[in-house]
Amino acid sequence: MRGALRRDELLRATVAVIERAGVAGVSHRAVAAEAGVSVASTTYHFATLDDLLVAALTGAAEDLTAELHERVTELGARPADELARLIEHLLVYRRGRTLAEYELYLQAARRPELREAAAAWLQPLTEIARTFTTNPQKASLLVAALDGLLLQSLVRARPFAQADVAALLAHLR
Amino acid sequence: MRGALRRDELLRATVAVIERAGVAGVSHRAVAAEAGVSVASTTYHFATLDDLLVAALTGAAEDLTAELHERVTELGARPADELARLIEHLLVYRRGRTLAEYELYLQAARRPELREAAAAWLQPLTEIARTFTTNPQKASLLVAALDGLLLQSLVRARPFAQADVAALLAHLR
DNA sequence: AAACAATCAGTACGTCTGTCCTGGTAGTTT
DNA sequence: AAACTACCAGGACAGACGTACTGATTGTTT
Repeated sequence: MRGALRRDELLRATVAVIERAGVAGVSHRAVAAEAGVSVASTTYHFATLDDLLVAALTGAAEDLTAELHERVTELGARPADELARLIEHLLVYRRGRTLAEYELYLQAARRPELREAAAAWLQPLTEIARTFTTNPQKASLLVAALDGLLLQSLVRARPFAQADVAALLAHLR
Repeated sequence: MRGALRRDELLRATVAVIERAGVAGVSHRAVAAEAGVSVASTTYHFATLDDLLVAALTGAAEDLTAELHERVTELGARPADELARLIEHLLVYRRGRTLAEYELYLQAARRPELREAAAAWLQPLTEIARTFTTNPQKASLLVAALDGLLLQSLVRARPFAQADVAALLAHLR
């Protein structure tokens, strides 16, 4: 069972490769080089590339869920401002990671086996939205808007101003 | 100049390949096979794969802009319902195409030369939002929400119910 | 300590890839 | 009609790819 560490390291390396080169850049060799191991080690733990991508997606979804869940509890008296700060965090200090997550997320549109993991992605967002507004329709709208704001910011490579985001979100209380 | 037709056909074939196999499935050979021409014909018009992808993205953005612009004028007395109908159209009758557009859109996050074309993508959406509400902040929020709703629907492979979407959007008037 | 299974380094094979090169063909220009 | 140019078919090349195979190594079990 000593291989579990190696396995986790390979998943970490996979996400690192995606951050740098996108999902298209993922290959057994690229991941092995990133992790500093041999190709055989990657094919041993993940026989096919598909296995590797699926494991990377589900792992990343779990990580994000855990991280966001932690931040939910910190949402206090000024949730719009704090949400805006969270968005900026995801777009600036974790831009590569966030972009990788969106690429993996979009993969789920083509791979039914990823759909469950992708759905899990929205759960912490929904949780955040629920603390923001009690109206369930507004909460759904907020989740969609957060998704769209993140996506647009990634593409324009320039995050919106924090204050503007906060003002925007305030419309959905 | 007779090659212009062939060039357009190659771009159409490229989008068709993306619909079927994603951006990752695009290769000179796959596009040539889809268009029923030789590989040399694709490399003649688009020397590198990058050229092909960039041209496909900008072309798709122009197509969508033209199409959505047409639909803007049709938005009448019940814009929420009609927006919901438009969303369903993009997700059901044009699902493959919409998915391809999102894949290309996300490419822009990594390729600065695509950023302009990607930005053009949002323009018709913004236009639609402006006819929906006069408040510019709500309009921005609506564009983001539309983006998020489309993305989420693509991933869950099941569009939201039209009536629910209409009810959601009504909150942003 | 001996047998075992998990783990991985090294290597190999067939396939697909991007891109280039050599011609040939068919419209255009002079 | 002759020269020219745009276009594209066919094939070639080196490289990267997924994946399978062969042994070594190393921790675990008996």
